[in-house]
Amino acid sequence: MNSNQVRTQFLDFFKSKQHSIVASAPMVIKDDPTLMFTNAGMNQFKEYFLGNGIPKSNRIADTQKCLRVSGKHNDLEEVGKDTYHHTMFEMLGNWSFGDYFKKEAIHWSWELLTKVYKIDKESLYVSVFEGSKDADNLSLDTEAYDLWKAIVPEERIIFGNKKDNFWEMGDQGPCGPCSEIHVDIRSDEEKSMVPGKDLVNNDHPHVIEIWNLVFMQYNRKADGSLEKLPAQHVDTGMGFERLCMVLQGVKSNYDTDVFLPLIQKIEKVTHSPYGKNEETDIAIRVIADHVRAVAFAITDGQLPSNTGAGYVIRRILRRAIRYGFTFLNTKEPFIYQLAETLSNQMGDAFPELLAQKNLVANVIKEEEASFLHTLDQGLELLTQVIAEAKDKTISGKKAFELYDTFGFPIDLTALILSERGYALDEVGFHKELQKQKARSRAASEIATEDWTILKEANKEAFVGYNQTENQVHITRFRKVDSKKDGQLFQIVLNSTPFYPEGGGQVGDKGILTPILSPKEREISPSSGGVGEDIEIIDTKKENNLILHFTKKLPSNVNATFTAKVDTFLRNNTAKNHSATHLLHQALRSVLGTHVEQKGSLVSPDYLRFDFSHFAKLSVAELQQVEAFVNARIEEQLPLIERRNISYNQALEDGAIALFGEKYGDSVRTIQFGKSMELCGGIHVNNTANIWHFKIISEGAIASGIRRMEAITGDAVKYYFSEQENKLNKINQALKNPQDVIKALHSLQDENAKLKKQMEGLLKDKATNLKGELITEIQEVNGILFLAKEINLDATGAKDLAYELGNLGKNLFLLLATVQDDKPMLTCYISKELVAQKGLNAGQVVRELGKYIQGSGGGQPFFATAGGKNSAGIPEALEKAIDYIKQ
RNA sequence: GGGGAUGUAGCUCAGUUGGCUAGAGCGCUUGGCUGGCAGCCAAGAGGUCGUGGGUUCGAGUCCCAUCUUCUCCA
Repeated sequence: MNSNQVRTQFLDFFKSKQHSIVASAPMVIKDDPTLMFTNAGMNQFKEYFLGNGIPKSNRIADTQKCLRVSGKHNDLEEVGKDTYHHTMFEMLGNWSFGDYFKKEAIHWSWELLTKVYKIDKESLYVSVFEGSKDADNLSLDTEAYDLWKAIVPEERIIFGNKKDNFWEMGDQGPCGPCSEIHVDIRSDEEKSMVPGKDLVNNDHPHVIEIWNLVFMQYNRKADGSLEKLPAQHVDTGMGFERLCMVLQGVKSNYDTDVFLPLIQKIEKVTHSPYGKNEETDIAIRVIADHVRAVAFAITDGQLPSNTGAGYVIRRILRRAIRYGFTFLNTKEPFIYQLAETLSNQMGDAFPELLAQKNLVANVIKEEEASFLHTLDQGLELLTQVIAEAKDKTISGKKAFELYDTFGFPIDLTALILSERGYALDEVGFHKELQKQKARSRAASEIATEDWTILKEANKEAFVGYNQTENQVHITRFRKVDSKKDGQLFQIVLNSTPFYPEGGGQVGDKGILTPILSPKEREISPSSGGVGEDIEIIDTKKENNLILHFTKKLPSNVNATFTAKVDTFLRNNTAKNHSATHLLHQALRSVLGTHVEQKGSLVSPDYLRFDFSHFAKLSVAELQQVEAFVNARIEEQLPLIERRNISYNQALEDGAIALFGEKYGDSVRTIQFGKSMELCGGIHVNNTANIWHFKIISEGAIASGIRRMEAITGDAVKYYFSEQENKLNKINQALKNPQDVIKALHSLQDENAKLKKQMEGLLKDKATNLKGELITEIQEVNGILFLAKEINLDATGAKDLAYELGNLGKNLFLLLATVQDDKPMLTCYISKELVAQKGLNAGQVVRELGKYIQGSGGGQPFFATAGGKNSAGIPEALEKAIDYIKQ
């Protein structure tokens, strides 16, 4: 059974049990500050378990793309070394939200594994939670045990402790016991030697957990206690790659058809056979695994970068490049060629791979090239370090510098050092790394306090599409302390007109004004019935809650408030957002439909739009794009907004959905003429409100990705008036010529001409002066001597001194100049004289400098000194001869 | 967000404790030589030393700010 069939059968099975099948959520998470990537199947349903949202169906099944790069068993550095750990993997899952519970979950899992997938019952083991004697004092999960006992012989039921069989989402929230299904795929011979039961949960590569059924029946409260949930949920997860391994009768995930095509392609491209040598095999597994993670991340809109989630992706890709470089001897980009293999293989299940095949390849290729360059530079630096080493050990500090500053991987450093007979101080290296980590942590520490819950509200209603002002009350708040922003409060309201940051659009700002009670009004009659305004400085979404950020709390948090959005900012933002849609349409119309939105920022000041395209836009194209958008503005297209239409209906109607965005089943579409997009943002009622659209910049941000910045509305007026101002000033400066450009050119020409003339004149002057000075040179004790004040600047004096210095080998020259009332002495002594007589120009200017109240220095044959008192020049010149008199 | 590095000729880079009039290789222009595989020789053009302040007699070099790019950590 091939992997595509395995996946389909899973989904079909649960469809037949009345589950609705949903698409995988994006692997890259955008609106949860606590999580960068989806790391478990339940992530996209978190809000349902927390009670912040209601699922469209209480039975759901899906396959979820997940990414894990850290954690107990999933350190990135371990992936590839064994045959069963991965960065990116698929998690098959079925879910019940307050619907069915243990009985169905257990029966169905058994039915699917043994009847549909036909796994030998004899090789399966199941575990149940044994209870705990700690503060929670939980008893054995008898319900699960009895259910299993009816279908599985007792000797294959295992009791698991809290660590293995009690699942918690975090410190707080829904949790409960779980039942795991393990499978033993060892040979009969091995089985006869050690019973499988003894190997369950013991990290044996062939006795493995394949399915975890979590029964959420408790809520962990902030004080650590457990309470029973009113509604009970089921959350299951089955590792897809492992399942394929079991069903395909192989002993390694990498031997399944999930990975084989990639491995074969790597073998072909790098001429390295798989299965012949352990080091090569590890490298091939690393590359096969990592390219999947990177490709899926890119299709979700996450490009490799040097911060945040993008940095994680970069690290994964670079690890793959490094393994290829070291163990497969690849010195040129090659991983990008796997993008095609991967999209052929998984494109049916994940259409985003097919659609963005070229982009994925381009981005990977670019990253490979740049990292290979980094490696090259690092190699050179390392060679230098080795050459300078005093003994056979390279300090951890030095190695860390290579790693930290130049990005040269530490394991490569260690490898090369050992090859050349040097040792690496690894302890020192890790010390430095720890220091760096501590520094970063200290700089970004955030202390989040518990929520203070004032009123239990079902769900916070967003009313901002219809109004910008609303009467509200606070349902909960908490304090957040960070080094960066200081102390802030997050406030949740029962209903809010404030748009939370999302879909590229920044969060609303505004104020919260308490409405005073009659009693409070009595105390403070001058208030006019309103209390002190609280400024809302930002609005963000977290787990479907809308958080309003303030610097302080209202004095009475239980009051009723008027929540008022800053409409000036909001209106400008709306213009930019609508213009973003028109720009998207324009780009697809002018450049082609390969243009995909790759990122977007919509703020009150400007809009930024990243999109996939392979080349720099020509001036003509930019003008076309601008003209297209402005034509739509002139057409005065009214906003056609549809709320709560089904996702599929929206797509059928022709709405553009974005890869890497998470959409519910019920979506909102925004249409202006022929531009229709799925969007939750704020828009103008008519394109005419945008007034005008102007592109400010266009450039590349990654291979195949370009960024455009533009402005609308009043910002365009300011822009043009500023340009006009500049032009006016230029005109004025040029005395209002008829043709500025012509005037400017002639000015430039003239300037060049004058410069040349000037150079000539200066040369003449210097020659004249030189000639003049030559005649004044005296011979004293066989030394050519001159001390004179001249009318030149510092560089002129220097030039002249060198010129004269070229005349002979026994010159002693002291020149005095005055610039801006500041006297300066320049002394030149031929090198031969310096050597013969032990003269030193530096000493000369320092000593003579005192006459002009100055100081100075230089080299023995040439030195300068500056001072304050130009009246002292004659005396200084007079004394100069003393140096050569003896 | 924090740390480190980086920016010098069209390109790749040197430039010492601040002090020869800022250099090299490649490329470019011109002239000459030559039976090639990076032809050779000679001459030449090309630089706001990222930007803005400061210290100093003197700053590519030191200090402060700022921007670019790279890199590590979060």
